[in-house]
Amino acid sequence: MFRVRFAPSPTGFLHIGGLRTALYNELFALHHGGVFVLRIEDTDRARYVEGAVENLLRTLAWAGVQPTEGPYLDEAGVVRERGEYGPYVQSARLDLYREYAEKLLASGHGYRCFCTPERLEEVKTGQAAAKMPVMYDRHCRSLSVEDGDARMKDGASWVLRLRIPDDGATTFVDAIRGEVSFQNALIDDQVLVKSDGFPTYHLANVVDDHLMQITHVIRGEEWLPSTPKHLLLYQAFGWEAPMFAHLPLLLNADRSKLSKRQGDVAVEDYKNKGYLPEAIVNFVALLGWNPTADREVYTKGELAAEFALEKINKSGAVCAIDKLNWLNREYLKEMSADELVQRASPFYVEQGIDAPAALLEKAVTLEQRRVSTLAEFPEATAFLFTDRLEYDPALLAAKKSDAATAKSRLEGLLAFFSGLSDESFSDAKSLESLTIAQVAAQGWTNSESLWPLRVALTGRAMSPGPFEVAWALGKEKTIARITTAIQTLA
RNA sequence: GGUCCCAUCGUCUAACGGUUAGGACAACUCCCUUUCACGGAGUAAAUGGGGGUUCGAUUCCCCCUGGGACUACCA
Repeated sequence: MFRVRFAPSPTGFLHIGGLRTALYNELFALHHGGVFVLRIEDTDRARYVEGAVENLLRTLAWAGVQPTEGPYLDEAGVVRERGEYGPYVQSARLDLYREYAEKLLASGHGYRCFCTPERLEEVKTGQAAAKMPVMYDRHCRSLSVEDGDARMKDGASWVLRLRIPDDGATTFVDAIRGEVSFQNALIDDQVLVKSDGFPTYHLANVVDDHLMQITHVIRGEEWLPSTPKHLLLYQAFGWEAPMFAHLPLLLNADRSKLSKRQGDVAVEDYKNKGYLPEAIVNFVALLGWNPTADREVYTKGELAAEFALEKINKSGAVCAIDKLNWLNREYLKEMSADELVQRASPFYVEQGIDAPAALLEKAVTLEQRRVSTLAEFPEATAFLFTDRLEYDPALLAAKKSDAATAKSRLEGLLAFFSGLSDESFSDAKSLESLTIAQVAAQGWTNSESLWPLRVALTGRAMSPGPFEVAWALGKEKTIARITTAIQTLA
């Protein structure tokens, strides 16, 4: 049974790269019928952010990424846990890390270091100046446990470091990159327990992955350089190490690691901008991997069916919004009007538009193929929800026409529409053919009549067509707007 | 500086060592058309450089160059 995990630290929001990592873990578990564990890595008290765990869980749930084990939000929004390997929040596992740290100290794989930050700083600057590798000089390595005990009794502050072998190399096979090797002499004696008694990522991570029986560690490439330290830790404990798969990084347009500075990185930002979770999942899934040669739109089930670590790219992928916009449109196009209303409603409410569902349904139908995101709906359809349109008289006349013609055509159309039944407005297509026939019969041109009509109904230079809008407005409002437009031209 | 990773159109990517190097987004052109879109049809656009191996390298090996990550008592 394969077991994988996503182990974010709750620092405030879910990063788009984090979402992809979570998704790949989920896809892997889904593909192999394995277990997908969520674990919260909150061993750094300094970075603790109130509510971050709830926010993380909420965002994951919104994106449709569902861990099978670990913390989750119940219906009341309270954090609960499921699974046999808990607790799944590292701050609740401190005793465990202490226990394993002691084992390391006892076995000699770990040693106490009493070096002060000032001394460490000095060593570092000295090495940098001499163009030497910058790393801990292993000053406290030779200190006996007894000496250490004595200094502890004096109240000296200390950390636990990992004793890295002096020679040899640590080599492993990465599922994505193949064989990777590091000279032990160049690996730093990693701090495992901080002076505040909290474990660092490295210790907690290895202990938890082992205890939770993780078989595959699928994580970002930024962890590749610390993997030998983790491997050495597994060895020190006498444990079997999991398989590692280091995912290519998500990049800014300038190919640096994706950062907040250069655009949106929080999944929540995308949500607020009106992107659909299906589109985002589809989008990030294809950043670094493609199941086939000529297809772009996939459901999660289809992604899971095709998922294979070996097919993941090695190089970083620029996270470019253009394709997301397109994907989002693709999903929007396929959506029913009903569903669209449901999804877009929050964005209307946010803009202070509180309209009956029937009208909202017409509104989203008008713009379904014109907007890229849900957030664009309210602005794009605002003309439907106002009682009084402001007209720019100059806009009412079509390009090669003039105000007098516009006025006369509008008057003609007003008379024509007044003679139509209410039902005539219930179908845009037939209203169109009726009107076009009338325009032709009168010897008018389409542009000199339909442009003013459309502007009269929307007040805009760019908008959906006049008949769709008339359909959405209904006969009464259509007539009212044309009347107002004519007055504007008078 | 050191260690490690990476390298196909602008971007995301496809290509058992044998393809006119394919697709998608974006761009551009044309068609449709009452505006904007949608839709349709096209155009342009890539294997970083140099050595090998091979009958044949995008593909395998080496070097260079370039980019990136890491180099915390953060994860």
